Amino acid sequence: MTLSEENYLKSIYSLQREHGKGVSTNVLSKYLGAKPASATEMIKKLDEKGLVRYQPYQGVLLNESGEISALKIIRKHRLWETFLAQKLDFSWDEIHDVAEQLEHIKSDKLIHELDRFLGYPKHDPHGDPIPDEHGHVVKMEKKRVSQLQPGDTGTCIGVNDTSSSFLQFLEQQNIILGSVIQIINFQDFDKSMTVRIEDRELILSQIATENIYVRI
Amino acid sequence: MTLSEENYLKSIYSLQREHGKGVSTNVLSKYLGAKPASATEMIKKLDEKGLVRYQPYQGVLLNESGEISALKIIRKHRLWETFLAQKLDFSWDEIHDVAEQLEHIKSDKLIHELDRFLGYPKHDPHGDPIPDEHGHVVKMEKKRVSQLQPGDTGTCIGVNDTSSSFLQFLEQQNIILGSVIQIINFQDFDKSMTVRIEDRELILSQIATENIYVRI
DNA sequence: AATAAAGTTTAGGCAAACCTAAAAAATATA
DNA sequence: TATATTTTTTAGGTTTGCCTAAACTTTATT
Ligand SMILES: [Mn+2]
Ligand SMILES: [Mn+2]
Ligand SMILES: [Mn+2]
Ligand SMILES: [Mn+2]
Repeated sequence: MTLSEENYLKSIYSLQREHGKGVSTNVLSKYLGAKPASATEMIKKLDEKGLVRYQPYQGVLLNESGEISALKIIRKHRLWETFLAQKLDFSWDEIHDVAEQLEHIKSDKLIHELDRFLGYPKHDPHGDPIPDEHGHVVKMEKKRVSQLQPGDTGTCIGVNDTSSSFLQFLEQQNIILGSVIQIINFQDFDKSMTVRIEDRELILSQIATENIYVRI
Repeated sequence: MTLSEENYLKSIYSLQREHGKGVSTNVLSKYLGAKPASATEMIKKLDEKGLVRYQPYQGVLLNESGEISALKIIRKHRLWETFLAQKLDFSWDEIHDVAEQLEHIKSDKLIHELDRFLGYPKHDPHGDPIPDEHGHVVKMEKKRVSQLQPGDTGTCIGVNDTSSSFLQFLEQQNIILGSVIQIINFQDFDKSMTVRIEDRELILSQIATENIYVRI
């Protein structure tokens, strides 16, 4: 499988989870920073290879083997992110871009040994679960901070937006995985929330509260 | 710089060190497993980019900036090999192929942090020196076992042939970096040598003695 | 010196992964 | 329903890195 095919599979996987139904070439190409015509071409190739189901104008869906392939790449991505954060002192927002490259290295032994070296981690530094070698993922019940009520308390277990700017913001505010967040109150006019984190109170915008996941 | 350009630069560097003068397209293409016509094409491109000096029918030579680029890739290759051997329990002969992929990952921070994580190693697992971040390499005076006389003693500091089969042979014979090798005698008819390694005596063929480096 | 052999370059193609522009299909609007 | 808009596909190019076959240059042999 080529680097490009791998990136397409991974993208289709994410977008399928996010939107439910078939992924359109428009959405897919935008996600990958390419043009719709390029997505159509690649989708046809993946369909011929038996990795996706594609019908013109109906979008694309991963099938069994495509999903397994996608999860193997995601496994590698998340293990490398864990390595970069735990062993090489990369910060939350720096790991993703390098992992985008490392996830394409081809060596079963490498990924197996890396997993062992890291102590068989279950989650990456953003709180996302790491699939096992067969592509099995454990689901977590998680809520967005925006879904909590004043008085509720949750533990930060991940983020939705993984952009550098958002992760840097969280870093500045000292919000990390494991941070305990208590809702103090909710402003109706802009849907922002006042929350207590450790012993500090701060105001989080709606966009922020929608992008932080917590376990209750 | 593309993956292919990087591989060509690295190959030209090695072949230039090995043979002295300009590297012919024939030698270069064979080394890379490609056809001479492909080497000619790439060499022209590298020349236009100012990384090599090339004159038709006269072979190719790295210039200043080409050599620095080559050494940076070699630095990454050797740091990754060290990582694989020291941290991930890869054996002597398994590291090279994976490092061939990892050396092309683009991130200054990654290689800097990896260096720190490994404790700023000076040599890779095959005994080859690791260039510093500016592309500076320390030379070692080393001899081939074949250059020693009966009675001489040397410490194994590296190998010339890094093929899997040779490294596996060394592993079987328990010859590793740091092994002390004493020459017992020399057979004139086939240029093989009887040597003592630790408390064992064994016979090494001419090919073997020419591919093991020692410090005296 | 003439010819043969070996090495090197040029010419013309091919596959992968992109692109733009035009055509076609699906969806929304009047 | 007819028309306009949006989405998607198709057609035709481009770039990178590879190839084969033919032409050309250099080196070796007679
Ligand atoms: Mn990531
Ligand atoms: Mn990727
Ligand atoms: Mn190597
Ligand atoms: Mn390489």
